[in-house]
Amino acid sequence: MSARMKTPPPKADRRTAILDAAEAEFSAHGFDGVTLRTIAKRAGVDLALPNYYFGPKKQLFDAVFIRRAEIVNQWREDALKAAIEAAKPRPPTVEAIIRAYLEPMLTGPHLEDQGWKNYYALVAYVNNSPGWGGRLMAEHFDPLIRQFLDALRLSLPGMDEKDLFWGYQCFSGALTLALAQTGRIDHLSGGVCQSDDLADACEHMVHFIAGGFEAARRAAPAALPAPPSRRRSARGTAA
Amino acid sequence: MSARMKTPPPKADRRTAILDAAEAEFSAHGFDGVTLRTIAKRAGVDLALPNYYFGPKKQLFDAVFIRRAEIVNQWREDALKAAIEAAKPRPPTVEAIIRAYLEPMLTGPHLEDQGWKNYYALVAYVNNSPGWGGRLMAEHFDPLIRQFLDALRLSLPGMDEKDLFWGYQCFSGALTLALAQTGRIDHLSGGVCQSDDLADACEHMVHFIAGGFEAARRAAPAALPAPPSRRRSARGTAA
DNA sequence: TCCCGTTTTCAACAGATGTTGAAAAATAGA
DNA sequence: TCTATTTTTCAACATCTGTTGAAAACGGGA
Repeated sequence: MSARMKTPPPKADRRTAILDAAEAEFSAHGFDGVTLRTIAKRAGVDLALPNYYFGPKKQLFDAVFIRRAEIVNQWREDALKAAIEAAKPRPPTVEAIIRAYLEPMLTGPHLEDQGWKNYYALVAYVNNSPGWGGRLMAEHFDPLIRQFLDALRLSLPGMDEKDLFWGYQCFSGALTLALAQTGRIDHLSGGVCQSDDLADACEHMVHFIAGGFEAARRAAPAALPAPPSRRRSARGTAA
Repeated sequence: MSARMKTPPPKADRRTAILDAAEAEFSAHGFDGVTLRTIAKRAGVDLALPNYYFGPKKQLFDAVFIRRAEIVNQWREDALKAAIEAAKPRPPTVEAIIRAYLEPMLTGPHLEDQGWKNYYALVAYVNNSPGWGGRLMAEHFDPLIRQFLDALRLSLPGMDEKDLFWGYQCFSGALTLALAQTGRIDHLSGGVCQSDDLADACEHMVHFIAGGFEAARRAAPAALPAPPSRRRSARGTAA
């Protein structure tokens, strides 16, 4: 019996081994559901090493989150610019904008890397975590999101700001649940849909979300005078 | 200095005090981010009491999750039946179905109770948790969801099953993020939208989601022959 | 009053957790 | 080879975790 049972990653740096292991664990069990011992064991390194490289646990989590954020942001920014360029001199269609937002993430050869799928699940986890999760998201994704909102404004002339933001909230929620890959849609659909088939999710989302934005503009609850007969639900909106 | 610093809930049963405290803590920090000591302190009871009433921690979590599930399910089932009845003999509109799905949860006087808001955030947490979260959701919400899917099928004749399920996935994601009340939309919109104003979220979601379903049917990627000119994105769907 | 079942408290357990300091090993430069 | 720096290991710390058993307090019926 040799001292080290698992040979550490051949010669590669252990930093990325730690990041990969932490990414997989955090995305599956959340921040508090993971111990540094689990991460270290998975990475095949000593318990003290994560702390040596990244400092306390929270900073390791941040490092995992940040690592791929800039990459995917660059992809999406390029796609948006390309869509705008391709449609010139008119603004691109809503569908083209949604596509630029989704396709760089959800399609392409990088999805064969399980690390990317883990990362997406992690983003979903962060986006649904109140408080600190919001801060992380805002810091690293808001600038890009605002670019897309600007593009949508041009493609949806006359749309109310409130409708736009609530529409984005729907969009973001749909994307987040897709990124989480919880497997729930598999069970619900009896196998017709598979939550880890992100490309399939993308293709369907594009139509659904684009249609949602256009319908939200059509509804225009504040701009027009409300249509005379509006259906009222069984339970009223107030007592 | 008396022995008990905080007077325990006047005379009410401590069971619900524990459930309320656990609900608030779990919804804010997740299952692993919460300790029984925190819950007990918040409920103003002894550390050993949660275990006495509910057994181990996981069963306490389940009890919190189940407590309000049946209530909200009943609301929504009634609303769906009412919508179907009101539209007879024709199927209700897609918007009416979505409204029946959302309004009982997101509007009404029960939202003045912070406990309900906490519970919704908890549902969002569970729905985004891979593995065990899916099992909990399926066990307690799938029957109702299938009723709504059946209603949607009748209101969207000719819609492909895959489109329907992916559409529901978008819907569920949008709702989940709304329920999470992360405060992100507040920051992003500069205060125009408030994530804890669930009634406002509901009113906007109804139009967005209904439009999404109808657009998803219109797209009909498999059923109809594709319309002659379909925009193609910058990054192809494959390498 | 006593008695008995339920509820509540108390104290402690065995194990796990993040973090750290110091020693040891590896690495690179001269 | 010697030396200085970085990387890795080891062992331990103080604290926190879920859970439990036994004792105490409570409450109502005889």
